[in-house]
Amino acid sequence: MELPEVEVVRRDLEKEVVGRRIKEVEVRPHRNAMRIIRRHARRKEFADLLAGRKITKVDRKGKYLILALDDGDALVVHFGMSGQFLRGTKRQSLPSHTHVVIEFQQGGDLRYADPRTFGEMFVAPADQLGKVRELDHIAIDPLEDTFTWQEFSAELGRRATKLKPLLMDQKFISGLGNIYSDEVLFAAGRRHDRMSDSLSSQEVRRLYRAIREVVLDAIRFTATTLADEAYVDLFGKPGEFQNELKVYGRTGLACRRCRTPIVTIKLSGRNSYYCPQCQS
DNA sequence: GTTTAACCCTGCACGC
DNA sequence: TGCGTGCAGGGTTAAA
Repeated sequence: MELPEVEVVRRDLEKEVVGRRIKEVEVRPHRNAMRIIRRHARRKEFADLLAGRKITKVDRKGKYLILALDDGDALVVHFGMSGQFLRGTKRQSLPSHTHVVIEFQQGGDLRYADPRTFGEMFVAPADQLGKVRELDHIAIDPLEDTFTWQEFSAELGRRATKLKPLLMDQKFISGLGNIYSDEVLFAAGRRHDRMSDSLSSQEVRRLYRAIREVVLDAIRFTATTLADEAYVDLFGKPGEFQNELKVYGRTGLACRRCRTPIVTIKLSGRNSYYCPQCQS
Protein backbone atom coordinates (compact mmCIF):
# COMPACT_ATOMS: atom_id res chain seq x y z
CA MET A 1 0.00 0.00 0.00
CA GLU A 2 1.50 3.28 -1.14
CA LEU A 3 0.72 6.99 -0.86
CA PRO A 4 -2.45 7.09 -3.01
CA GLU A 5 -4.07 4.16 -1.18
CA VAL A 6 -3.20 5.64 2.22
CA GLU A 7 -4.45 9.07 1.16
CA VAL A 8 -7.81 7.70 -0.04
CA VAL A 9 -8.26 5.94 3.30
CA ARG A 10 -7.21 9.12 5.13
CA ARG A 11 -9.92 11.11 3.37
CA ASP A 12 -12.49 8.44 4.21
CA LEU A 13 -11.42 8.46 7.85
CA GLU A 14 -11.70 12.23 7.97
CA LYS A 15 -15.38 11.95 7.11
CA GLU A 16 -16.09 8.78 9.07
CA VAL A 17 -14.24 8.86 12.37
CA VAL A 18 -13.15 12.43 13.13
CA GLY A 19 -15.32 13.69 15.98
CA ARG A 20 -16.14 10.21 17.20
CA ARG A 21 -15.28 9.06 20.69
CA ILE A 22 -13.75 5.63 21.25
CA LYS A 23 -15.78 3.47 23.61
CA GLU A 24 -13.61 0.39 23.70
CA VAL A 25 -10.75 -1.24 21.83
CA GLU A 26 -10.37 -4.97 21.36
CA VAL A 27 -7.06 -6.52 20.37
CA ARG A 28 -8.03 -9.94 19.07
CA PRO A 29 -6.75 -13.08 20.84
CA HIS A 30 -4.77 -14.52 17.91
CA ARG A 31 -1.03 -14.16 18.47
CA ASN A 32 -0.61 -12.22 15.21
CA ALA A 33 -2.56 -9.35 16.74
CA MET A 34 0.44 -8.78 19.00
CA ARG A 35 2.60 -8.42 15.89
CA ILE A 36 0.44 -5.52 14.81
CA ILE A 37 0.72 -3.71 18.15
CA ARG A 38 4.30 -4.92 18.59
CA ARG A 39 5.45 -1.69 20.23
CA HIS A 40 3.12 -2.32 23.14
CA ALA A 41 3.89 -5.01 25.68
CA ARG A 42 0.27 -5.91 26.36
CA ARG A 43 -3.13 -5.75 24.68
CA LYS A 44 -4.59 -3.88 27.62
CA GLU A 45 -1.91 -1.20 27.55
CA PHE A 46 -2.76 -0.35 23.94
CA ALA A 47 -6.53 -0.51 24.50
CA ASP A 48 -6.44 1.67 27.63
CA LEU A 49 -4.55 4.44 25.88
CA LEU A 50 -7.39 4.71 23.34
CA ALA A 51 -10.52 4.12 25.41
CA GLY A 52 -12.51 7.31 26.04
CA ARG A 53 -10.51 9.39 23.57
CA LYS A 54 -12.04 11.39 20.76
CA ILE A 55 -10.41 11.42 17.32
CA THR A 56 -9.81 15.03 16.34
CA LYS A 57 -7.85 14.86 13.10
CA VAL A 58 -6.34 12.43 10.58
CA ASP A 59 -2.97 13.31 9.06
CA ARG A 60 -0.68 11.39 6.76
CA LYS A 61 3.08 11.31 6.68
CA GLY A 62 4.33 9.28 3.75
CA LYS A 63 2.63 5.93 4.08
CA TYR A 64 1.82 6.50 7.76
CA LEU A 65 -1.54 7.62 9.09
CA ILE A 66 -1.63 9.70 12.25
CA LEU A 67 -4.95 9.87 14.08
CA ALA A 68 -4.79 12.73 16.56
CA LEU A 69 -6.58 12.19 19.88
CA ASP A 70 -8.16 14.80 22.13
CA ASP A 71 -5.57 14.27 24.88
CA GLY A 72 -2.68 15.07 22.54
CA ASP A 73 -1.62 11.47 21.98
CA ALA A 74 -1.80 10.00 18.49
CA LEU A 75 -2.64 6.63 17.02
CA VAL A 76 -0.02 5.90 14.36
CA VAL A 77 -0.88 3.35 11.67
CA HIS A 78 1.14 1.76 8.88
CA PHE A 79 -0.60 -0.70 6.57
CA GLY A 80 2.46 -2.63 5.44
CA MET A 81 1.39 -4.42 2.33
CA SER A 82 -1.86 -6.08 3.33
CA GLY A 83 -3.28 -3.97 6.14
CA GLN A 84 -6.69 -2.35 5.84
CA PHE A 85 -9.25 -0.40 7.83
CA LEU A 86 -12.90 -1.29 7.44
CA ARG A 87 -15.94 0.46 8.78
CA GLY A 88 -18.37 -1.93 10.46
CA THR A 89 -21.01 -2.51 13.08
CA LYS A 90 -21.24 -4.92 15.97
CA ARG A 91 -23.70 -7.10 14.08
CA GLN A 92 -21.37 -7.64 11.14
CA SER A 93 -18.98 -10.57 11.52
CA LEU A 94 -15.31 -9.71 11.54
CA PRO A 95 -13.29 -10.42 8.40
CA SER A 96 -10.56 -13.03 8.81
CA HIS A 97 -7.23 -11.67 10.03
CA THR A 98 -8.90 -8.89 11.97
CA HIS A 99 -6.46 -7.90 14.69
CA VAL A 100 -7.92 -4.75 16.23
CA VAL A 101 -11.50 -3.48 16.62
CA ILE A 102 -12.07 0.14 17.64
CA GLU A 103 -15.63 0.60 18.85
CA PHE A 104 -17.17 4.07 18.94
CA GLN A 105 -19.57 5.46 21.51
CA GLN A 106 -21.92 6.73 18.85
CA GLY A 107 -22.18 3.23 17.39
CA GLY A 108 -20.26 1.49 14.68
CA ASP A 109 -16.64 0.45 14.72
CA LEU A 110 -13.39 0.48 12.79
CA ARG A 111 -11.64 -2.81 12.12
CA TYR A 112 -7.99 -3.34 11.27
CA ALA A 113 -7.31 -6.52 9.28
CA ASP A 114 -3.92 -7.61 7.98
CA PRO A 115 -3.17 -11.16 6.74
CA ARG A 116 0.58 -10.72 6.29
CA THR A 117 1.03 -8.66 9.45
CA PHE A 118 3.65 -6.34 8.00
CA GLY A 119 1.48 -3.49 9.20
CA GLU A 120 1.74 -1.84 12.57
CA MET A 121 -0.20 0.44 14.89
CA PHE A 122 0.79 2.12 18.12
CA VAL A 123 -0.16 5.00 20.38
CA ALA A 124 2.49 7.70 20.54
CA PRO A 125 2.29 9.86 23.68
CA ALA A 126 1.94 13.60 23.05
CA ASP A 127 5.41 14.45 24.35
CA GLN A 128 7.10 11.83 22.17
CA LEU A 129 5.24 12.38 18.93
CA GLY A 130 8.06 14.50 17.57
CA LYS A 131 10.63 11.80 18.11
CA VAL A 132 8.96 8.67 16.82
CA ARG A 133 11.81 6.97 15.00
CA GLU A 134 9.63 5.68 12.14
CA LEU A 135 8.28 9.14 11.44
CA ASP A 136 11.07 11.62 11.80
CA HIS A 137 13.23 10.37 8.94
CA ILE A 138 10.37 10.55 6.42
CA ALA A 139 11.19 12.87 3.55
CA ILE A 140 9.05 15.43 1.78
CA ASP A 141 5.60 14.41 0.58
CA PRO A 142 4.85 14.88 -3.14
CA LEU A 143 1.47 16.44 -2.25
CA GLU A 144 2.93 19.11 0.00
CA ASP A 145 3.22 22.68 -1.23
CA THR A 146 6.87 22.65 -0.25
CA PHE A 147 7.56 19.91 -2.80
CA THR A 148 8.81 22.26 -5.49
CA TRP A 149 10.94 21.56 -8.50
CA GLN A 150 13.79 23.55 -6.95
CA GLU A 151 13.62 21.54 -3.74
CA PHE A 152 13.47 18.27 -5.68
CA SER A 153 16.38 19.22 -7.89
CA ALA A 154 18.55 20.20 -4.92
CA GLU A 155 17.81 16.96 -3.09
CA LEU A 156 18.56 14.96 -6.23
CA GLY A 157 21.92 16.69 -6.48
CA ARG A 158 22.97 15.22 -3.16
CA ARG A 159 22.64 11.64 -4.42
CA ALA A 160 24.31 9.41 -6.96
CA THR A 161 22.28 6.25 -7.30
CA LYS A 162 19.88 4.39 -9.56
CA LEU A 163 16.56 6.14 -10.03
CA LYS A 164 14.20 3.37 -8.99
CA PRO A 165 15.64 2.61 -5.56
CA LEU A 166 15.98 6.35 -5.04
CA LEU A 167 12.28 6.98 -5.75
CA MET A 168 11.37 4.20 -3.33
CA ASP A 169 13.66 5.56 -0.62
CA GLN A 170 11.39 7.16 1.99
CA LYS A 171 14.29 9.32 3.16
CA PHE A 172 14.48 10.88 -0.30
CA ILE A 173 10.80 11.26 -1.12
CA SER A 174 7.93 9.70 0.78
CA GLY A 175 5.01 7.64 -0.39
CA LEU A 176 6.25 5.84 -3.50
CA GLY A 177 6.53 2.06 -3.52
CA ASN A 178 7.10 -0.52 -6.21
CA ILE A 179 3.99 0.19 -8.28
CA TYR A 180 4.10 3.98 -8.40
CA SER A 181 7.86 4.27 -8.82
CA ASP A 182 7.56 2.18 -12.01
CA GLU A 183 4.64 4.30 -13.21
CA VAL A 184 6.51 7.52 -12.42
CA LEU A 185 9.59 6.33 -14.34
CA PHE A 186 7.46 5.48 -17.36
CA ALA A 187 5.72 8.85 -17.24
CA ALA A 188 9.13 10.51 -17.04
CA GLY A 189 10.57 8.38 -19.85
CA ARG A 190 13.43 7.21 -17.65
CA ARG A 191 14.74 3.73 -16.89
CA HIS A 192 14.95 2.21 -13.39
CA ASP A 193 18.74 1.98 -13.64
CA ARG A 194 19.49 5.48 -14.91
CA MET A 195 21.89 7.15 -12.50
CA SER A 196 20.33 10.07 -10.70
CA ASP A 197 23.38 12.28 -11.28
CA SER A 198 23.30 11.73 -15.04
CA LEU A 199 20.02 13.61 -15.61
CA SER A 200 19.87 16.86 -17.53
CA SER A 201 17.89 19.66 -15.90
CA GLN A 202 15.16 19.03 -18.43
CA GLU A 203 15.02 15.37 -17.41
CA VAL A 204 14.92 16.33 -13.74
CA ARG A 205 11.99 18.63 -14.41
CA ARG A 206 10.15 15.91 -16.30
CA LEU A 207 10.73 13.46 -13.45
CA TYR A 208 9.42 16.00 -10.95
CA ARG A 209 6.29 16.55 -13.00
CA ALA A 210 5.78 12.80 -13.42
CA ILE A 211 5.79 12.27 -9.66
CA ARG A 212 3.08 14.88 -9.08
CA GLU A 213 1.05 13.71 -12.04
CA VAL A 214 1.05 9.98 -11.26
CA VAL A 215 0.28 10.45 -7.57
CA LEU A 216 -2.57 12.91 -8.22
CA ASP A 217 -3.98 10.72 -10.99
CA ALA A 218 -3.90 7.64 -8.78
CA ILE A 219 -5.79 9.45 -6.02
CA ARG A 220 -8.31 10.74 -8.55
CA PHE A 221 -8.93 7.13 -9.64
CA THR A 222 -9.24 6.08 -5.95
CA ALA A 223 -5.93 4.14 -5.96
CA THR A 224 -4.87 0.69 -7.14
CA THR A 225 -6.40 -2.70 -6.35
CA LEU A 226 -4.38 -5.54 -7.88
CA ALA A 227 -5.65 -9.08 -8.30
CA ASP A 228 -3.22 -10.53 -5.79
CA GLU A 229 -3.56 -7.71 -3.32
CA ALA A 230 -6.59 -6.62 -1.44
CA TYR A 231 -6.58 -2.86 -1.18
CA VAL A 232 -10.09 -1.56 -0.58
CA ASP A 233 -11.38 1.66 0.89
CA LEU A 234 -13.12 2.02 4.25
CA PHE A 235 -16.30 0.55 2.83
CA GLY A 236 -14.71 -2.41 1.04
CA LYS A 237 -14.73 -0.79 -2.38
CA PRO A 238 -11.70 -1.46 -4.64
CA GLY A 239 -9.82 1.28 -6.46
CA GLU A 240 -9.80 1.91 -10.20
CA PHE A 241 -6.28 3.02 -11.01
CA GLN A 242 -5.23 -0.57 -11.88
CA ASN A 243 -7.00 0.02 -15.22
CA GLU A 244 -4.80 3.06 -15.84
CA LEU A 245 -1.43 1.44 -15.14
CA LYS A 246 1.00 1.86 -18.02
CA VAL A 247 3.72 -0.63 -17.11
CA TYR A 248 3.26 -2.25 -13.68
CA GLY A 249 2.21 -5.89 -14.02
CA ARG A 250 1.99 -5.63 -17.83
CA THR A 251 4.84 -7.98 -18.76
CA GLY A 252 4.67 -8.93 -22.45
CA LEU A 253 1.71 -6.65 -23.14
CA ALA A 254 2.03 -3.87 -25.71
CA CYS A 255 3.24 -0.51 -24.42
CA ARG A 256 0.26 1.84 -24.48
CA ARG A 257 2.37 4.47 -26.16
CA CYS A 258 4.53 2.59 -28.71
CA ARG A 259 3.23 -1.02 -28.76
CA THR A 260 6.63 -2.48 -27.76
CA PRO A 261 6.18 -5.36 -25.28
CA ILE A 262 6.66 -4.33 -21.65
CA VAL A 263 9.69 -5.94 -20.00
CA THR A 264 10.15 -7.03 -16.40
CA ILE A 265 13.40 -7.48 -14.54
CA LYS A 266 14.32 -8.36 -10.98
CA LEU A 267 15.96 -5.50 -9.16
CA SER A 268 17.23 -6.31 -5.67
CA GLY A 269 14.33 -8.63 -4.98
CA ARG A 270 11.60 -6.44 -6.47
CA ASN A 271 10.03 -6.69 -9.90
CA SER A 272 10.51 -3.71 -12.15
CA TYR A 273 8.40 -3.10 -15.26
CA TYR A 274 9.35 -0.77 -18.07
CA CYS A 275 9.11 -0.11 -21.79
CA PRO A 276 12.53 -0.61 -23.42
CA GLN A 277 11.51 1.79 -26.21
CA CYS A 278 9.98 4.69 -24.30
CA GLN A 279 12.37 4.74 -21.36
CA SER A 280 16.10 5.50 -21.41
C1' DG B 1 27.73 6.87 0.58
C1' DT B 2 25.78 3.12 -1.93
C1' DT B 3 24.23 -1.70 -2.75
C1' DT B 4 22.66 -6.15 -1.76
C1' DA B 5 20.31 -9.61 0.74
C1' DA B 6 17.82 -11.39 4.51
C1' DC B 7 14.03 -11.08 7.52
C1' DC B 8 9.18 -10.66 9.12
C1' DC B 9 4.21 -13.39 7.29
C1' DT B 10 0.33 -15.55 4.77
C1' DG B 11 -2.19 -16.70 0.63
C1' DC B 12 -1.90 -18.24 -3.65
C1' DA B 13 -0.10 -20.24 -8.06
C1' DC B 14 2.46 -23.76 -9.66
C1' DG B 15 4.43 -28.49 -10.57
C1' DC B 16 4.47 -33.19 -9.47
C1' DT C 1 -6.52 -34.36 -4.07
C1' DG C 2 -2.56 -32.97 -1.63
C1' DC C 3 1.78 -31.82 -0.84
C1' DG C 4 6.10 -28.84 -1.20
C1' DT C 5 8.16 -24.70 -3.19
C1' DG C 6 8.55 -20.07 -4.46
C1' DC C 7 6.90 -15.61 -4.75
C1' DA C 8 4.84 -11.02 -3.47
C1' DG C 9 5.61 -6.80 -0.85
C1' DG C 10 7.40 -2.23 2.87
C1' DG C 11 10.65 -1.18 5.85
C1' DT C 12 14.54 -2.12 8.72
C1' DT C 13 18.97 -3.87 9.45
C1' DA C 14 23.33 -5.98 8.73
C1' DA C 15 26.95 -6.81 5.83
C1' DA C 16 29.69 -6.04 1.68
